[in-house]
Amino acid sequence: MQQSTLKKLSEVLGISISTVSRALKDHPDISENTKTKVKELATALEYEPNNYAVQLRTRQSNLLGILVPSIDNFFYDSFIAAVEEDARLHGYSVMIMQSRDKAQIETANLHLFRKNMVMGLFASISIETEDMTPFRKLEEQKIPVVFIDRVAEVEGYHKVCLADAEAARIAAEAIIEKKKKRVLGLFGHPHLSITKIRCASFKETFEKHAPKTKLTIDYPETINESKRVALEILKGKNRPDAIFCMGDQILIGVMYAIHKLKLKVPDDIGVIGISNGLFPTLYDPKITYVETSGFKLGKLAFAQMLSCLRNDHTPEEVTVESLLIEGGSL
Amino acid sequence: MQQSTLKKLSEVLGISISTVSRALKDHPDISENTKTKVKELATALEYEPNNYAVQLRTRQSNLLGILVPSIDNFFYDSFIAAVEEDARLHGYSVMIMQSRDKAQIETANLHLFRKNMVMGLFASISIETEDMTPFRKLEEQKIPVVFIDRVAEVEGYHKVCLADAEAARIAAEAIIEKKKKRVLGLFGHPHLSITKIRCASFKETFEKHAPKTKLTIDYPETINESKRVALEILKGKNRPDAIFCMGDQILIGVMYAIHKLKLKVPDDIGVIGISNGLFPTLYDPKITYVETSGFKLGKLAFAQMLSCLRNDHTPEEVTVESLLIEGGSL
DNA sequence: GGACATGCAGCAATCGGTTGATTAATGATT
DNA sequence: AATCATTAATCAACCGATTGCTGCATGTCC
Repeated sequence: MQQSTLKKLSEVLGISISTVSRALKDHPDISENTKTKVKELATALEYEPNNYAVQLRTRQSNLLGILVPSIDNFFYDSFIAAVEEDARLHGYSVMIMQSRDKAQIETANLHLFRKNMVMGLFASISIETEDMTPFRKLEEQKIPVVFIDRVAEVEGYHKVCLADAEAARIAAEAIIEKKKKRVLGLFGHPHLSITKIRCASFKETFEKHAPKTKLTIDYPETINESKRVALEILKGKNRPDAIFCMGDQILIGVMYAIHKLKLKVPDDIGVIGISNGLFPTLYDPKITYVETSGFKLGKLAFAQMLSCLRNDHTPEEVTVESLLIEGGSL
Repeated sequence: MQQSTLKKLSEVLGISISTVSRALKDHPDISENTKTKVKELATALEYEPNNYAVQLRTRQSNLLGILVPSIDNFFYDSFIAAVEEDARLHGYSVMIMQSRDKAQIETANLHLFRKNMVMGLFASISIETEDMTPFRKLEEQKIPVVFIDRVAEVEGYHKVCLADAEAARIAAEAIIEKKKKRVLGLFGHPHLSITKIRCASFKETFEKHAPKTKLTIDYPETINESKRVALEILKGKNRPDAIFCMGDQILIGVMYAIHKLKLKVPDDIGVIGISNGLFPTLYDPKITYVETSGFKLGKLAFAQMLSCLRNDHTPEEVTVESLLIEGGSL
């Protein structure tokens, strides 16, 4: 681990450490002559500034944190991919942590982020999160937090969300357009604001444009629950003629049930979901879905973060627009 | 960002910085009396040692690097989850980077790892990787590298692999037991050692136990290629009666083709794969697969890393055993 | 009472950079 | 020749924690 340091460079060239430091930074005080000499030696010796020393002195870590419930999830994956890409382009490194939907792990991770002095944090809160003080601690230290996707239901934070209401509305409208009469809407954890918003918008759209539709709502939280709920309801009488799935997990469970019961999509039953894009394309016919791009979300969130880092931006809520991708399942 | 520091503590208590530092570390030179006073104040003021200062002084970053081709992949996800869990328990932080299967990004990331002074690295090499010097640079700096899954075909490295040959053999044996006559084997990128090993073992098993089997081999690299290849071959005459899919991507493509052609699994065609576990369970009947657990791999790799970090362990190759999970598709 | 061991705490250098203040050298001005 | 501006490089303090060495009290023993 024989790193070359400013000291080593300065000794070789017989000049002072500070001159070397400034030469490498193109400081106007240093002559062109010296600059080129220093730079040449620096590349020759593969000089790399010691991150920890720089951070200690400047208090600039160039580190951004990402906190998500879990990374084994295509939505967050594409989000992370987008952020990481932009971060690298802007000279930031990224530290990723998972809360696993436990408030306790979330708090521990926030602590680690602080300890590592991230300059900003992207966070999607866990299902359990009720107390926002651990997040506030970051803000107290002037570390901007940009909430994404699953955001806190509190004012005064930077938030970048999917157009949740819009996405649910688009899905509802698509169902209405197909003149479906008995609709099953499956949503995620009822505690999350994202669920509440989508569910409310979904119901509202039906009330407004097709009040006679028979709407059944349920909240399965896992693939298995979704499977069970779907099987139960699809086996019952007055089977729905369309199912809306709020997320991939639910969709997977529903499709399993549909195959199990040997129902034909879309003739026996129409299916529509909200998804990042992979899973709906695995089925035949492909599932019609409202796209919620983690990638776009990441790009937008990063832009938001940059403006936070530059000036003390006022809290703002931004949304990623939704798009209906027709797949033939409705 | 008003962190409390040793200096602040020392000023409050009216003792020197070094005494505070030693008190917090239970150094024998310090009296119990002082120790308790210091510790109380430390917790009261939420003192946290500054990571960067500690690292600068001690050259211990307690950071581990993980380099994988991509994180949007259930196998690597579960691997990362396992490593992260163990790392946290042992007081390490984890820095994750993706090579996106580009040698250039891989090298850039390795550079970042060095810059951040990771104490050890887990790496799954990219498809493009031919030159191992960027990895060697880490080893030169005494940073242990544990290769996982997609390992270098070179001696002298720590490697933790799936039992690739074994997994392919188990799959082949399962196919043979079902007395299938015309088998299509689909493998991944032919450049990777993992592909070569699995393919060789697969063929070998047939030659040994069922030499009369008609074996067709292909190497689709993406979902779409897999879809195309499967459609083409399944539409041809002398349709295979069993398909082996080396990975999830291939399986997804194959299943799409099978549904498209309205073939019945397992009556018209048997399917078996190698997988981490999620995708095979999405279909009905569930796909029979040889389990290759990213989670177990992670646990094993971390253990290996720990022993590397402790003593200068001799290079060693470890494998995760494989397990056949019957799903009804063969 | 003097020599010595022991307990407890402080001094100061160090890790590798950064940066404001300062010095030295050169040339221009009067 | 003395003064001043300009350029180019050095000095030295600093970020926060660690650690070898030193120094001061006490207490003990002969």
